[in-house]
Amino acid sequence: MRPPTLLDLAKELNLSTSTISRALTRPGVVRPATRERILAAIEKIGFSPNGVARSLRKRETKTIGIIVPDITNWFFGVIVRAISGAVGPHAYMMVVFDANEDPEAEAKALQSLRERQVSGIIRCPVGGENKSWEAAIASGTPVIELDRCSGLRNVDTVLIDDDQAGRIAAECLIALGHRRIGTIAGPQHLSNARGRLRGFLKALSKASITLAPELIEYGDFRESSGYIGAERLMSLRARPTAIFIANSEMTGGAIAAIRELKIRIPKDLSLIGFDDARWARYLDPPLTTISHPTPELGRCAAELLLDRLTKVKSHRKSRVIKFEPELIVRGSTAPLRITKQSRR
Amino acid sequence: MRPPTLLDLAKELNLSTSTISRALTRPGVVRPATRERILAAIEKIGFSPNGVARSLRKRETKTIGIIVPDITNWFFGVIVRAISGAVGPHAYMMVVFDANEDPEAEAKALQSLRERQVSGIIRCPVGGENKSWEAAIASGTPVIELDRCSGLRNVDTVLIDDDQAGRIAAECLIALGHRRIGTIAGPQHLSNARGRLRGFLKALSKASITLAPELIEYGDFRESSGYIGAERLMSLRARPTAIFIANSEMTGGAIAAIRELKIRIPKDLSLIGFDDARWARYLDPPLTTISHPTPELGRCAAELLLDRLTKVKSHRKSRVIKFEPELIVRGSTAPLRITKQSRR
DNA sequence: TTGTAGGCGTTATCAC
DNA sequence: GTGATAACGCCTACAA
Repeated sequence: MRPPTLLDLAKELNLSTSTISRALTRPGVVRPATRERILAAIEKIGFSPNGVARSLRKRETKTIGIIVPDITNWFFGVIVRAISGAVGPHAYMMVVFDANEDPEAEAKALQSLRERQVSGIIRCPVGGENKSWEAAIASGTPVIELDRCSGLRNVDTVLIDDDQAGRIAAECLIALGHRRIGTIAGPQHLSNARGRLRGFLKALSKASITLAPELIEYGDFRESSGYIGAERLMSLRARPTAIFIANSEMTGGAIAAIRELKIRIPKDLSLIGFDDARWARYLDPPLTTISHPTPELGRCAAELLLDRLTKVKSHRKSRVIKFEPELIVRGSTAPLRITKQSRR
Repeated sequence: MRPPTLLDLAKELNLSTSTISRALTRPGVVRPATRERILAAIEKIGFSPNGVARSLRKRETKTIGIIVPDITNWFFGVIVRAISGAVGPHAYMMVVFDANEDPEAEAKALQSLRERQVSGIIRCPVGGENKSWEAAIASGTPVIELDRCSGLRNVDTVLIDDDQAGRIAAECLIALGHRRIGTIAGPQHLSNARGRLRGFLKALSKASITLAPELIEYGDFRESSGYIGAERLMSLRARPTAIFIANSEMTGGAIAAIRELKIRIPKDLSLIGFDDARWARYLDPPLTTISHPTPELGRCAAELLLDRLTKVKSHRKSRVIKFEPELIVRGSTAPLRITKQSRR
């Protein structure tokens, strides 16, 4: 029942535990013959070293913690998979927390991760206190922030150039002749949501377009808020002729609402979404969207972390890596049609 | 740098480590006054117990392992989230492996999980050897299988009634008048793929419809195989007028292919998908699909595991829980139109 | 090349 | 109610 330990093996073989331990960790140091004998016995009785004991002794768990806001969101699924693929070969395992966009849940996750002595943490901040994070970093746990930045110091950060993303979206719609443009922005306590909105507004104002405040809806990055946002935008007296939506979940919700309202895309409304989720291409018309190399983001975060884990802990300056977004033009955007409504 | 330990606290307070430990784990047993003092000190120096040491001593890691075939698949995202939500309140954490539908990767994941002494494992089998799983179970690690079953003994299993699912899909299409019906089945080494196909074929044959072999395409549950499968089905001399597809990823691929071929749904082709992924409702027409209570599946698996973890290890008989699928009729299915092609 | 001894930080079992 | 002591299973000086 209780799995065999080094001591069991040692008795079996009339050797000391140290020799067996060495045979496993530094093969060169033990005589080939004994090594063979040990390996055979291990095979026979099915021994595998107790990782918990090893972690305690070496003060190193070979575990990295990941906190994402919503694992059912395609974006974070891809991120987790990419991180997993990047750290696996280095024998790290991954403990995952789904914070459900809730700062309290994220705080609890951090606490668990610290108690479990994880080697490092990759987080996509959902907001909330920075204090316990500062403590974690001060105590030597490297932290990488991904997709969003909390303002914490001494963390490496992997971001999308969100200002750029917002700008590209706006410029595309402007070029198509749209002037009354709406947006469903993300929650403004998150840096990525702020960036996307900021870039978007900046580009509009550069084109001398001023946005009526009611053309900005603030969602929470969840599907339902996209649905509500779209409903409200489309029930405006002066409806927008184009909308930019700041993430994929809200885009989905908006599409559902727009379908129910029998508004035709792109004839009545042009739409630019965010994140090139797989289903963007299944839509009819397929979705024009702001895309970014999602798996690269995850891989990059993993590599930054591995780097901090491997290298001697010199006080490296913290790095910020930004990935450039790209507009993928598909069928949901079209030149402005002049109608009674849109001319006003 | 090195986090404070019980011993540090003990010196600080002129107490023994035992007392402090007790104050944390069985508050009732220590004098309120000393307890206060301890709590204050803990607060002050920011102590948190070392979970690794605790795990070693208690031989219990409070960690559960989860192996899924593809975390970017909506279905498994929802499963992971549901499990996380169910075990979190019991202070378990979750280590996640993405096996990428690869039996070797799954085997490695199992090995890591065992070395890390996880308390239990929830797996969605991807095929491959059962032997190391038997060893794991024999050594006392409870295992739950989810969505697929490998034939392993002494595991609890949570499934969808796949035969039923296939049957419902077929019956729906038959009732709509379709006779030349195709399917994109999953890989037949997986029990769920087999069940879905079996139920489907059975219902057809019950209606005296025999399926030409070329109307069955075998995919691998990934998007691209759905794309290819649909392409092949639709390039058949005698095209099917309806298709049933055995999971959501392949359904997406198929839809992309069908769009490119300019085949109209449901006018030219009726489609029934599987898994009611969020995007099924975004499509135009929205997707008719076989749905099931996905989060319930995850929660159920978690509860079965918690049950085995909590209860004394009596030799409980292993349980199989099947959830009933449900047909959600939306716009991608329609009565058969009599055309030259479909009459032949 | 191998064995001995000590410790990683916690909890359980005894005494007191 | 509190303290001393001995594990939990492994790794690593150091000694042989």
